[in-house]
Amino acid sequence: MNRPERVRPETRRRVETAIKALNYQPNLVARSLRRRHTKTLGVVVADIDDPFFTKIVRAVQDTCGESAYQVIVCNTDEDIEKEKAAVQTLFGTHVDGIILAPTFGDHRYLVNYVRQALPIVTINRRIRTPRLPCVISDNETGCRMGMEHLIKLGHRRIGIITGFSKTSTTTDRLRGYRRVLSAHNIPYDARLVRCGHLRVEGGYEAVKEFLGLVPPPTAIFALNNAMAEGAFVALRDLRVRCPEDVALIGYDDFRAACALQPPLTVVAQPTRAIGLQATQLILRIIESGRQGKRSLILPPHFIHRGSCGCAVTTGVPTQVG
Amino acid sequence: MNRPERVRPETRRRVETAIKALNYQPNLVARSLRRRHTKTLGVVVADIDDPFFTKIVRAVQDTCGESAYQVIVCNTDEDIEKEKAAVQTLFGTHVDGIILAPTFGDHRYLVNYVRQALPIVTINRRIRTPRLPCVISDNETGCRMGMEHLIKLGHRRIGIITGFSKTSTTTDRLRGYRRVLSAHNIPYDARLVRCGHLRVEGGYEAVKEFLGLVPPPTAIFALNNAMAEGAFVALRDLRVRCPEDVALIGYDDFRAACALQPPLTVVAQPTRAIGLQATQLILRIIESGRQGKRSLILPPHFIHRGSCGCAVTTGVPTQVG
DNA sequence: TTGAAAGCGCTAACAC
DNA sequence: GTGTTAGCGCTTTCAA
Repeated sequence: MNRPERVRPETRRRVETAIKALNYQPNLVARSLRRRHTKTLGVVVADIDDPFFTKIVRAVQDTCGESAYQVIVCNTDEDIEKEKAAVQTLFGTHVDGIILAPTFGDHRYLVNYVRQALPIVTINRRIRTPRLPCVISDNETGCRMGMEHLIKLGHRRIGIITGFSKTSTTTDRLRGYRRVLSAHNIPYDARLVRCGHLRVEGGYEAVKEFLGLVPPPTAIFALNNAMAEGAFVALRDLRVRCPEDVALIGYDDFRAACALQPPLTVVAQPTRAIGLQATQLILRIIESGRQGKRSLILPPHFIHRGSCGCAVTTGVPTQVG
Repeated sequence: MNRPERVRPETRRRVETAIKALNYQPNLVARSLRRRHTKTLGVVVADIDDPFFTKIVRAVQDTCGESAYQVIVCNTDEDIEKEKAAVQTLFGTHVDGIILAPTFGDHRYLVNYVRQALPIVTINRRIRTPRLPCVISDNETGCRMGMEHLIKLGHRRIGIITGFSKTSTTTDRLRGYRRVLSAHNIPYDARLVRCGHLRVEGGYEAVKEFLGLVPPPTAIFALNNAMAEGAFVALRDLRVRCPEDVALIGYDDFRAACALQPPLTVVAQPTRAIGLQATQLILRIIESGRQGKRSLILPPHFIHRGSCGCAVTTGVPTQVG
């Protein structure tokens, strides 16, 4: 039945009618037990309610669909213990592989799994130990794009609102920030760097602090969508005009970015491509049986809108996935 | 091992150390085969990239976590064929039950599954055949809340942008719309009802059409978050002041609603409660072995913000789940 | 080309 | 209280 070519056409036809007649559906659980794979993938992200991750998950699902894989999604809420639990449960139920967006924290617990040759691909952030294939976007370049743009518009005091300081995303972007600064002979001022914990409230508070400085920054770069939103609202509440008094750029695009006034300029990560490539990569690892080595670094896009102060786009919102 | 109370303490301890020593992990696939259940749930929604569904899925996942169930999410993109395929695959891989947000279309194919006593609970929309337990919010009341509010503010020409016309959500809300109208002796004008297909672009186009009418409506009610966003942008592009010239209310809350200017007034569905209740309901059905009968209708919340024209809230964004 | 048999890892039932 | 066994439904191997 699983190799129809090796069977006499007539027998084959008989079997097929029998299948129809009995409304036979193979028991996939039994098949999994026997074949020792489940055709399902685990995806572990911080929060499926974050549009950044949601778009990646959607891309993973779409790509899996083509290969008849299922996907199970788990949330970590940036808690390494929840991450451990999720990975454990997932491999416990024998997913064939995991796409993991690592929380900040110590990932050495993963060596157990890689030793057992269980396929894991990371996305969004790199981790040091163990060394795993990963699919991310070029965060240093992304940050440089935003910074260069602001500097070109004349800004020299630029506040930056970061995520958790020990993650590769933050360090890569911060490196971009500092390099652009020094390339333009602008001194680094630690007071212009604030951690917003990737949350709306964090962005809001950071802006309040920035505007208490003398002199305050004339531009702000918020390193994820939630913090950009918080920053945006803070400017409004503080009655600081954007972009006239303070320009604002966000990292990661989101649907409502175009509906804000001014529309939010952002550096967008290629979420669809990340999901797609990560899936293809892990599927290749699973199906070849060999641990992958190669990682992928995808380019970010700069999306000009109004909040940086150089152009105002209107019309039906568009979004880069 | 699965019934530790029936075993001598000493033996038990020996077993436990052996488990540790061998790093034994039970094979859940074999267990599923034997116990004839998989401890996983399927969730079928239109699009996991829609914040409305994402919040529900998140609530389902959280509730499942407490009961050690896993969840597999599938997207239908409002395509009944994709829905059929998803349900088929899901039950094919032996999920123990499915939480289904039905697309619009004919759901009679589901009778096969209910006949096999496979547990299904619907959310968001009711379907006629087969009759299934369902968890929704009170859409007629929700729509009435928005309408009454607008009418109290003096509006008498109110445009409404609907989703797909044959769904229970749309018909329930439209019933609310008409009833409020007639309660206030306002004639029904079919030109003030437009389908926006639940999409940003649909909301945008509907507003453009509304504003071509003479006289145009003085208020608009967009029946989901995406269309509300499109409507909002259209007003801006058309240089119609909101709320002074045209008031706007949306259905379903979303994070950026507070960041818009004016902040968007919405009728919010209790997405967390929907996910939670649907999960508890299906878990009860699965674990009792009896088909559930009861459905749940949860109350919506009205969230006053600026776009209706009566109050402007600012501060750190808040959101009702 | 077809049919028969063994076994994946677990658990439920039953004998000890 | 403990040990043994059969069998969940499939696939793979080997014999006919």
